[in-house]
Amino acid sequence: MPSVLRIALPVPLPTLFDYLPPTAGEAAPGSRVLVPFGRGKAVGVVVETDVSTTIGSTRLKRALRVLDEAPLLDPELMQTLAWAADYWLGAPGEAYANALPLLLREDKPLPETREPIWQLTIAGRSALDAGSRRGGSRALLQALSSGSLSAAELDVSLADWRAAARRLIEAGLIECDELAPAATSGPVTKAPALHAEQEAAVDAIADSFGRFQPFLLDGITGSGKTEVYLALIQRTLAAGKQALLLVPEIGLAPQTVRRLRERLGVPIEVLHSNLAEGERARAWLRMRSGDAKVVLGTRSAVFTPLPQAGLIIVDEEHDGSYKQQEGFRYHARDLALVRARALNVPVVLGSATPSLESLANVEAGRYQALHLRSRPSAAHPPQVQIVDMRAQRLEHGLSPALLHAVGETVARGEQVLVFRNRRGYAPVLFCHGCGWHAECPRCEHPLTLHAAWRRLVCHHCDQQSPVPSACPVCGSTELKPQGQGTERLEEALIAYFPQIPVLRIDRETTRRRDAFEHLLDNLQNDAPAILVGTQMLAKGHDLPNLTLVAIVGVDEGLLSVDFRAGERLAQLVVQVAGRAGRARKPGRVVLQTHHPDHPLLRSLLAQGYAAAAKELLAERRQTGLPPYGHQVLLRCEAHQRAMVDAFLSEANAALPASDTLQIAGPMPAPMPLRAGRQRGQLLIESTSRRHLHAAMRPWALQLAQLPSARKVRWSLDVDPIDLY
DNA sequence: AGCACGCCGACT
DNA sequence: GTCGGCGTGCTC
Repeated sequence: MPSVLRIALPVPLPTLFDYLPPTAGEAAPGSRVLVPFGRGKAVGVVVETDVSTTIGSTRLKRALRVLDEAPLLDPELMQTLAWAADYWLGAPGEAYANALPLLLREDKPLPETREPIWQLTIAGRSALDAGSRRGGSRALLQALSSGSLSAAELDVSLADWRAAARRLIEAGLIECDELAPAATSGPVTKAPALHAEQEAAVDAIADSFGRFQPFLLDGITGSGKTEVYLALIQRTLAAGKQALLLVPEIGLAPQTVRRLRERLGVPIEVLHSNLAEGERARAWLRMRSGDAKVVLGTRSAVFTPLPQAGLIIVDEEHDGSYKQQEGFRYHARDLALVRARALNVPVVLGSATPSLESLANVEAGRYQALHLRSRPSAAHPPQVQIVDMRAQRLEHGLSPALLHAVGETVARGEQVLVFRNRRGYAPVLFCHGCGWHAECPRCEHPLTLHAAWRRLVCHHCDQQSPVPSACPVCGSTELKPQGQGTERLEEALIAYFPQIPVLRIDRETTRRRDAFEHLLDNLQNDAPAILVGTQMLAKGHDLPNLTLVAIVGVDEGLLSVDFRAGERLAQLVVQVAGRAGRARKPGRVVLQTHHPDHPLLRSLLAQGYAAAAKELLAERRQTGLPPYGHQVLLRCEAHQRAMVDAFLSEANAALPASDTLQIAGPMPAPMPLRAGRQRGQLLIESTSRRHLHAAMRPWALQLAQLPSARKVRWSLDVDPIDLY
């Protein structure tokens, strides 16, 4: 029996593939190889060598070439990826594909890791002095006037510099050079003194350097979690080790990167989805080589190699964006824990509103909790006032009490944030004549009216249609927008406060990259202003003169069927409320609701997040829901309902009989129709993770074999975070 | 997922 | 007569 390689290939199949080793070069586990696959070629990762294969010698092909002299993925990553594919029931090949930047999944030599830098030529300097260029080119010349800058630095300061760089290189006004990464470090700003709680947290975590220990850093907004991270990263660097800092998608603002660079004085590698592929690959490789010591990134950065690992931090660990919602459905926070264990390093989960999962882990003694309860920067925690909306009929959804508070605040020269979790003008367009409302034909959900675009938009499938001038059923022209979105609130606030600038911040107004930054930059000067916006406003960005937060319409979260809705609502309210009074001025929160007596709101507002979370956890324990029970969700969609039903019932029949598994369904998904597709699901629950996984592994393989599986789109979601 | 093969409609 | 629709099947 010749030695055979087992290789992961980037296809969504539940198998690895066996190949004969290439004629030259050593293919060790973790190395990339080019192999013939189907009619073409593919780049795969060697998972195992010298395996005994069941593939017949006529089908067994020979790998063409080893791409790496030394394995690109180290044993720790290989082990973690194998574990992850198994745990989340993913295709092994997809786990490996997720771990490698796109550029490293191609049959190309590794990119140069030295960072390109741009600088002015002599001609460029005279052009700058002469002021001969305009717009982006001029801005770039100016940015380079005091010295050369790297791509990463330019990304921070200039939005659209690449186009300008191309023009200027062509004109011979700037040139591109390459520099070793260590040379890109800038000036270091001094750290502020830590207060006692921060100090205690840093000491506790630093005491665990060199061994696995999870920490939950539970710190209210404004309590200075970031300073704790910075101090810990500094200590990690001092020990010659590497640090990984994960942030939610929305949290990776240029502001964050700048702050880290300035404070740590070492290059910070940044990994997020908007980054050019070359940059991603370079950052990844620099961490792998140990040239770079700190990486800051979103979900997929959890796969960065850490040969000198010292510390892993997951900021805002409760954030849903850590869970990948398609393809390989891993959870970056959970994977961070697994890696920390394998690497023997402490892992810090930070949040002002910890997930119930993490709180349960503290309760079980698996995580050590550290609390930051004081707000060094603020005199008092914000005062919360509930406005009872029952019996109030308001055209624009803003109560007199709320408007009064807004008026008072801006009159004092301070800023206001009005939070509404709905984009657009109104979530429903309703006919006064007959009760008809505009509905998306592909989703059977109400269409949102966007007044500025004069369109009806489906927020589930993005389909747009013109606004009808008359009701298609009764012909009435009395079509009324019902409910309030951010656009309508903006309009109302402009009408009420014409002399105050009103800034709307949601997906529409922040379409352009960096638009968010630009909008908020205008507010840094502390002039009175009113911000209206969605989720996006819930985190980041210190606005020291923001003293009032008005929360309008979070009632949907109180009524939802999703068992996690309460947790999410509590987190959202606390995160948004935390925007108020971050500097010396006291903050105030006004919450409008039709359910002022709802127990969740009551405990949240009277006793805070910790108490509310405790009650939610007690409920979960009683009902056997996560984190006390474990779930796997089989989702399915197809154009015809019959196909969905057929697949799900076959899948259901294929489940092993077991009294440790509870099955719910097959049933329609909470949204039974979306973008024209019929959707259904089957939920498998168990109090025993072990039993659940033991049953799911063979089942997942069986599902792929079902004839009905080929007529639908299906996926398995382990630990789903929502049931949509 | 890609990619090709394969058998039925509107075009040069 | 062919270009092309996407159903079906395979990838070591």
